[in-house]
Amino acid sequence: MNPCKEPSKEAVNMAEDDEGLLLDNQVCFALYSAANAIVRAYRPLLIELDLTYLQYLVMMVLWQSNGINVKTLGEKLHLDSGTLTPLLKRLEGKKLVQRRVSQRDERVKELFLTEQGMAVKQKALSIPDAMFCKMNLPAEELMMLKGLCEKVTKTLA
Amino acid sequence: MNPCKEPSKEAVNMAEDDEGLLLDNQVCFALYSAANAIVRAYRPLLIELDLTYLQYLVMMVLWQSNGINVKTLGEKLHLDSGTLTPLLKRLEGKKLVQRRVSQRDERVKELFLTEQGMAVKQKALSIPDAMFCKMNLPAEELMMLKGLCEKVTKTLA
DNA sequence: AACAATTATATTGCACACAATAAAATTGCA
DNA sequence: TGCAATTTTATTGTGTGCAATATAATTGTT
Repeated sequence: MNPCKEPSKEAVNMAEDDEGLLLDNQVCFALYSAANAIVRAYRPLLIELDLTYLQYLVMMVLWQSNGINVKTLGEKLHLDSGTLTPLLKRLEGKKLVQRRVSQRDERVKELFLTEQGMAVKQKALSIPDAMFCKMNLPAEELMMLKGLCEKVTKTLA
Repeated sequence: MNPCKEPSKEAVNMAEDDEGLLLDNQVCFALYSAANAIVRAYRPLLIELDLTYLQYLVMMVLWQSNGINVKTLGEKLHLDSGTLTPLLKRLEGKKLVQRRVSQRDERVKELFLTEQGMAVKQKALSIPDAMFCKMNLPAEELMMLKGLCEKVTKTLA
């Protein structure tokens, strides 16, 4: 990471006396709070699929790349096995996913969609639109938001 | 909420066939992932204060508005008592906060900083700068990110 | 005044997020 | 070849986030 320059007085997280400790000046809190709001907003949309938001994300990854292993899944989602293993167990319990020991390395678990898991994709096709409606932001702003969030994630990785 | 118009083909969350189900097209995932990254990034900074990120947020609110009740705290943080009550109990256990029954309404708990809770603020003064350094984004982008996140939270509320 | 409706907080149960640790498997090195 | 080092996933423990529910207190209505 680049050496960190003296923050300018106009920076939103600056510490001028204790202004940096005001909740309303916290970009991090805004982001954190928005993320919670998003997970909440997905909930009613995902009831029909019987998936939580994170399960939905996992399914999306598998629809795109069936057969990947837990490590790769974790890398794509920036999550570790403490989170993924129980979740995958639950998806397996729902008969949407199968975890198989890899033939070339017995430590590795490969994740495969079941027929049922593949079929759920049809029901999921309407979710992105529905969520787009809920957010009610212009596409340009959404793309900007996406880009900035990706920067944050990459920088803090 | 406004009636939702037909999403344009350029929308990032559009469902053109199954493009809407690609992880990389998900602004919501970008936001969710960035929020996780932020909480992770705060962790080492908050060790010295012996606070988690959410506890730090609560303390910030109380440093700003000592004596508020649980409902108001929840409104400011967009969190409910399921989350706050155990957390406040832990802060009380750490002798940073006291929960007192309100005189005018016995259902209401008012939250007061202890001397120790007030003193922690000094140690916290360096956190915003440190986090700003970590994020390594120009202030303009941070402010834009903050504004967009606030829009999301407000819209989805 | 009596009681229904609402409110504030707490509790219960479940899913997630992650640090620390464990166990087994694989890789790297002498 | 043997063993140390590393890797992959799972487990353990703790804290968070929220829906559903509970309990007590307060407000609203008749």
